[in-house]
Amino acid sequence: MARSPTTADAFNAIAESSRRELLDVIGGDEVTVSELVLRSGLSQPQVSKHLGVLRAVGLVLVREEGRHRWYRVNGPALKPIHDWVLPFARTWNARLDRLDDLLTELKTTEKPQ
Amino acid sequence: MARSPTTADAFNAIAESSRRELLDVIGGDEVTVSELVLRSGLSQPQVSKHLGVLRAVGLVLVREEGRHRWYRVNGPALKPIHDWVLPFARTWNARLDRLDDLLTELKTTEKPQ
DNA sequence: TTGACGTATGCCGATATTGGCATACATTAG
DNA sequence: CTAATGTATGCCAATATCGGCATACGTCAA
Repeated sequence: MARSPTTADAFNAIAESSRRELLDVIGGDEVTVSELVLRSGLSQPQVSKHLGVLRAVGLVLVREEGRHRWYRVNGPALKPIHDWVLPFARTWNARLDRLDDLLTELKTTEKPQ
Repeated sequence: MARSPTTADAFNAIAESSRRELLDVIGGDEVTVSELVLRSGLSQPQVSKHLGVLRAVGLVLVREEGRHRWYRVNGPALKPIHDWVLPFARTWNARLDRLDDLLTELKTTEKPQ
């Protein structure tokens, strides 16, 4: 047997720092591959391959426009990771213990738009 | 070049689901290896090897007692992961946008022990 | 049509992993 | 002392990765 494929899930996909970096660079924007090559310093094939992995696990979404590909981060795909870490986060950040209460409270307090 | 070693950092270490499971099983307790073997269903050598990886990245701490090894989770070692995901979490959970304000507010409100 | 541009793929070598089984090591029981 | 218990390691085979370089493909410009 071997290690799980990087395309197995979000956990494996983000194990590679280059891919986390790409997600960081994309951020909340919609970016083109060549733009990512410039901003990341990685080679073009490298960027395309990493994007392929991120695409495979749904961490990025693409919009095709002519010969360009506009990539953007698909946040919710990271939810499993956030959900998995949260319980442990409570152990080092006591204030997170109150998070649930706070969110509930906030939900009640805030005005719907 | 090859994939980063699993012992490179917490991100790589938790990419393997068996290791996440072990961390979940340990939870907030202090558990013995044989205890983990029973609760996880993994073979003893497998558990020991995975624990070795988790130890290498500081995700677990051990206390030696005779021929027993008591393992416990070292929460803070997961902080880099939590920190990395948080910004993205805000994109799918709008309420997290207010988290900082809330924490600050709570900090002011709560009484020191 | 021909060529330039933007992306994705293919092939390669080097490397590290995972589970299984056997086994070594240290500690405690008889 | 000898055996049993609790853990860690070693070796193996199968697999998948990552970067580099070349190259294929589709689209738009002259």
